[in-house]
Amino acid sequence: MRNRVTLADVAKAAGVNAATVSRSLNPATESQVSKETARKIKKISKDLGYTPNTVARGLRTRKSLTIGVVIPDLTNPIFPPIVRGIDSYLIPRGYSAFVVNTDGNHEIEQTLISSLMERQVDGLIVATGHTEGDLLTQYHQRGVKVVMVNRESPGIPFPAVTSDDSAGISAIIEHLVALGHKNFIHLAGPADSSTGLLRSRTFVSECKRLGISGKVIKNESYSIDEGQAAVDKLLDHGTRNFSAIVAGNDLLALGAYHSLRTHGLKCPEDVSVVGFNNMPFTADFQPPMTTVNAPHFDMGVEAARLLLSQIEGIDTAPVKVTLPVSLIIRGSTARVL
Amino acid sequence: MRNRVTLADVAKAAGVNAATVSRSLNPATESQVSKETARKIKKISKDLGYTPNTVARGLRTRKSLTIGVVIPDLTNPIFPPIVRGIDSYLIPRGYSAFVVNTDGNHEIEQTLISSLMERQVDGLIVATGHTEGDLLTQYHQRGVKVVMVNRESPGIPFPAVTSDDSAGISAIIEHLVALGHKNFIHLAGPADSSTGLLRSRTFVSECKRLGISGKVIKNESYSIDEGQAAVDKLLDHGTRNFSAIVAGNDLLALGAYHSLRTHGLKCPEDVSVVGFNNMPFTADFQPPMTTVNAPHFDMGVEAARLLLSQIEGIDTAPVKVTLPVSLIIRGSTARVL
DNA sequence: GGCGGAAGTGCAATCGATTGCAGTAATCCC
DNA sequence: GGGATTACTGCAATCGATTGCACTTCCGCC
Repeated sequence: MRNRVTLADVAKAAGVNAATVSRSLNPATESQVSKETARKIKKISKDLGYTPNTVARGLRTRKSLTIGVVIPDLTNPIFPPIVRGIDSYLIPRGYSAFVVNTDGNHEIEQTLISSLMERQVDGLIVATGHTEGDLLTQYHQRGVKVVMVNRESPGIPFPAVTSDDSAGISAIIEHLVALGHKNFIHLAGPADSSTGLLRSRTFVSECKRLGISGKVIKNESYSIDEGQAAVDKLLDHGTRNFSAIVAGNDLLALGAYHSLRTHGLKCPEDVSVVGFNNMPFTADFQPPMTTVNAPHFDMGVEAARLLLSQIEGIDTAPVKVTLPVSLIIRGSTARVL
Repeated sequence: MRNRVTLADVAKAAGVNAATVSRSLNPATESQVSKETARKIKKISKDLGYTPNTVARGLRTRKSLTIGVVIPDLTNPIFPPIVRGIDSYLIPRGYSAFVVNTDGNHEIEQTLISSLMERQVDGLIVATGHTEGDLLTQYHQRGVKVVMVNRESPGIPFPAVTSDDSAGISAIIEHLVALGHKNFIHLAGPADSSTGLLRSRTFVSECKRLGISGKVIKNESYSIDEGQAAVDKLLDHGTRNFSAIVAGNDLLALGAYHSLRTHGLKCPEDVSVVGFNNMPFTADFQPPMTTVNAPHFDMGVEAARLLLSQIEGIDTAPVKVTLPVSLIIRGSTARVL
């Protein structure tokens, strides 16, 4: 009942073979058909309201013009801009994306990736952490194209698009040191994510380089609750020998806000807090959050661009693209008293 | 090269016909095959790592197990929860979703819907406004299943899932009146969206019923900038005869925050502000925003449920489902001085 | 012992488009 | 005017799975 008009219908109406219709409607093969016939077929197909069946085409051409996007959780505000960036590159080129959420669960991730493969996606953009020996590597060995975004996969030959996290952390510390801070806490993101690892490593090396005190607190996930719990624990134990908190991302920083508030500490007067990502609404928090802007939309665009160039076989080297970040100074950092 | 193992491969390995393999692997037809054969085929197909080709299956069965989700903009924080709600119902049932963003542009919407139809989606969940005479109605007449979510489509026979906006507005006004407020401004959402319309109508009728003064200001879109501009205009003209702003949604309310701040007015001391939706982070704004919680995740679930029951022909009546809301009182509303 | 029915399996068509190969007709060139 | 191109177009196979129909076997039963 749906989509009743097929190539064969157009062919019959035009008194030609379906092959001719197919060739007329495809710009790449249109030259094989006489101008006159092509013109007539196009008119008839428009009159009949013909629309190609992408599924049937995909079966024959072995290209679905579909890609899979694997993210941890769409409700984390950094992902919508990434997804929209991906879309903005893909859609004008005829591709569509399936977006799936893993909630950080490895098993769910494997299941969803399998289901994407069954749907014959032409490639995958993956924003979740990556551990060894999983399906992704297997699929990649079988020729599936994969690009990582926002996360990196050490030692694995996927292209990856990340923000310049090192530069971001350096800029934060420089800013804080300029304000007179000397004792730092770092709320590190999960150690199995490349961002968490890289940011905390840079934090440590920068502290060492500048000869200042920096303590790292590990967190299981990038969430408000984790950030709050971590700072709660610190303060509940009476630890107060720090004047600045460098959070692994904005959500952890927001958790720090909450904890400071419930402990009667003021930000930035008592403690400065810095986030990472400049996710939406950080400027509307109390206080407005000083953070590092990561170009999420552009990262999505770039990831899509890399994936398509892989798919089209133009570029098969595992390129690493790093996009620049910038420090956004707002109200959560102040000169130390 | 990809997905090399097909039904035929399994059939050959098992020494049977592909049809038998197909029947063995499909629970619905498994009974047509002898227990012994089915067991053997399942083992072999597992050993070979057979995975069905969903595209080929969809071509034959005319069911893609795919649906389209049409939203205005994924970066509006109310949509990710809706999408996740949809997913949570769909995925366990073998469906996947294509999510597309229209940015409120009618032409883009038409193009994207066509492209979804070419991809043979089994149905559509639509969260954008709906004007008459468009593709959606045509497709629906041709048998495409459509469900609206968060928006309603007056006079059009689609099922729809919305939150109880009337009750929400009533609760807001009741709350404000109890605090002594008598002069209201309503920042109405776009008139071509059902939510904008319904909320502003309820606002007007409630004001009339209670005999209080309520002025409606129209906005083109649900955005921070619109809200800010609207209140700017008011204040720049010296209009101050109001003590409370009832915003059409949280973004408009946030815009009001900005405007009040730049005009040196304090919220809630000088003006109370109420949002709508209880989107993420509203509790972290300055001041924490009083708003109405709409169950977006559940709306997504419900929409998906309705769509599948339509697709499976269980329920074809254009049901309207309204989910309850609740007033969340925070710091942006206070007793009038 | 033959007939009816059930159980199990295979054959082949089908979904809708693409494409290699072949065939026909028109054109060119000497 | 005839052989060789060239330009179109059609035929039929193909992608991978599903399914109506037909066929074979094997029982059961009178």
